[in-house]
Amino acid sequence: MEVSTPVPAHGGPLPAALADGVFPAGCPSRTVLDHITSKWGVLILLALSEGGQRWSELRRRAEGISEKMLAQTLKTLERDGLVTRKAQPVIPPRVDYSLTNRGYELTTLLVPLVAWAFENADDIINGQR
Amino acid sequence: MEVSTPVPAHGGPLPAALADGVFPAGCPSRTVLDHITSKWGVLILLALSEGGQRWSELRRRAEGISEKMLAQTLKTLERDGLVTRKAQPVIPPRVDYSLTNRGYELTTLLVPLVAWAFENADDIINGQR
DNA sequence: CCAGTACCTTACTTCAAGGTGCGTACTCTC
DNA sequence: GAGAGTACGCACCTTGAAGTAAGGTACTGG
Repeated sequence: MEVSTPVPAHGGPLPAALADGVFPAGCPSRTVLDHITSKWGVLILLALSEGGQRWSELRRRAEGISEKMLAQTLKTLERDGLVTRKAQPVIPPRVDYSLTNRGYELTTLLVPLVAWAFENADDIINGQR
Repeated sequence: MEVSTPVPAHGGPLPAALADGVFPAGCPSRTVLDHITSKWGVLILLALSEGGQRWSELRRRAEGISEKMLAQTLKTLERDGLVTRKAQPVIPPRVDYSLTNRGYELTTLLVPLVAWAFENADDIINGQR
């Protein structure tokens, strides 16, 4: 059924450093990967991929997130240069979050992955084969 | 700089259920997403995207993983129908792991993401605008 | 006969991710 | 004048994911 040969399965665009095989333990890419594949990170990026939104809107989209986690996740993504925060000093506080160019680039790759997970989720969980 | 309008930023293939905005809290896709975006899950899938490999090989590629985590991760991915396990009853035990069709499909989407993370990692960590 | 390899399993422990709840400063509505 | 909405910050506490350590088997090589 499946190939068992150690031949690259596809002409994938693996960077050279990865094609070596090992994924270095202490390297920055591990950290970045942890940020963008974190439980809430994915959902926030996904939500923002549909356009800039404010705090309360994001809370609703990422169903189940706590205020603490929302704040923390947004801060991490902001530090990573993936989202922009725009606070207006108006009477009821209003803050808008949106993707940076880099963040947008990322969601281009992230969205198909989530879409795939969404479509295959039922089949996977109801464990057949 | 960035759009702040709530208009979909790209003609992305968001499934209808996601375009609604909210990502249901208890739905299976959350679970699947957690599996494939888990710390070690990504690395194992990535390693296997280059072809079937055995236990000890995987240990080396996913630098820093413990035997316990390797076993656990592989078991989860197997249950999810993403990897196949082939044990040969030979004298020194030999077990080969490879991707299923579904797993292969997934890595097609996963590899570009990891590659992106790898390329942008330095810029992101050295935090500039 | 002791060491080593390959592939795990189980038990104990740690640590950080995440949850809960409270406070704030102001305004708008009932 | 009581309550609710907005966008947080802070502190405590729980839980589960992951690390550590050890054991087990079925051999082979020195």
